[in-house]
Amino acid sequence: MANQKTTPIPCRDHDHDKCMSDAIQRARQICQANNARLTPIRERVLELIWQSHNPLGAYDILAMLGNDGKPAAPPTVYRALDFLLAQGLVHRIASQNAFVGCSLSSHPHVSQFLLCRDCGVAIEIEAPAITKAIAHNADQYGFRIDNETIEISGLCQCCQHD
Amino acid sequence: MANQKTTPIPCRDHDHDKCMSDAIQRARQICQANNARLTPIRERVLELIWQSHNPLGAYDILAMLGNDGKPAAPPTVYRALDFLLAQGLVHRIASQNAFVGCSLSSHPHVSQFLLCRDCGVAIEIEAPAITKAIAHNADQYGFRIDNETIEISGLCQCCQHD
DNA sequence: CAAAACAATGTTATAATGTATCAAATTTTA
DNA sequence: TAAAATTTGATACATTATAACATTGTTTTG
Repeated sequence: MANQKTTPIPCRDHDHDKCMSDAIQRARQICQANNARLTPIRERVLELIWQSHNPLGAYDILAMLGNDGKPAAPPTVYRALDFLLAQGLVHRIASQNAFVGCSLSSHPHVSQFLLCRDCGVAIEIEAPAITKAIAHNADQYGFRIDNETIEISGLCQCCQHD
Repeated sequence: MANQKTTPIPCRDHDHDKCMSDAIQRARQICQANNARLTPIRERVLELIWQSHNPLGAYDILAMLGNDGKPAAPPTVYRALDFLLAQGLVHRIASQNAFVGCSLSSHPHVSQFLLCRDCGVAIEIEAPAITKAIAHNADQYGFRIDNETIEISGLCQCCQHD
């Protein structure tokens, strides 16, 4: 077991242009299905968020929007983010006050991330074992779960130069 | 299995005066052991945090400190909080920008909470199964864990008036 | 199509949370 | 006790987020 191969980090060494355009494509489908309007501003914010796999602060997005043409005000960004969060297209990383594109928007899931403190990458994981362990524990307390914030910070494989 | 009894929520219907004084007592011991100085301000902030099991915002603490005597400035509170966090005496609840007393300060553990969205209670849990599932998953990605933020929000047993 | 209703955006101001910096006071160490 | 280190005070400011209301755009309905 010592030499077991690890799962490659999915958001490293990949065709990010495709990754990003797929995400936008998925977003369009989801919004259409939900009868929600992915307006130009909202789509632009989503694009900006998807420029990398690193969570982006609202004011970073704001500044980037400003570069486009005329400067925007905070509510513009926060409203777009609220929309994208409601549609499950982005996640909020509470420990960083930042936002990152959802890699699993096509199906229901809870928010679970590995966050590298060095390169900043946010790896969205889907770990039924974690979800199950949490559900079991909540059950013991008679606690009814609405929402989960699972943010594991540390060093991703690429950033462990011991 | 349908009628299984749930674990009572430990921070409900308990002698909170004792709960709180125990926490302060524990804090004194830990600080002494760590050769860290639990100064009057720091102890006062810890007391204020322990007035309930609900996470408290830094500015709430600030206002309470102000009621004591002369008003304090934000850095006073944030410095005390930094100290208490470093000593493992309080936890930060990232999803609420708030702070709560640590119920498990006597031994090493990660931060795992059930957070009631109705009454606001923060139930600190210790679930090896969750920790293990997370460790296993991180391993798969070759990710080295530093820190975990596990915040489960929902309704505690007392607040489920279906 | 026109008007009404609704949804989205613009704009201004402000609230809430958190930090940088340097000076003064206190405690510890030598 | 003097020097060094730590803690606290105080001021200013940075960052993150929202309230409120006007305007524009889109959809619905008569």
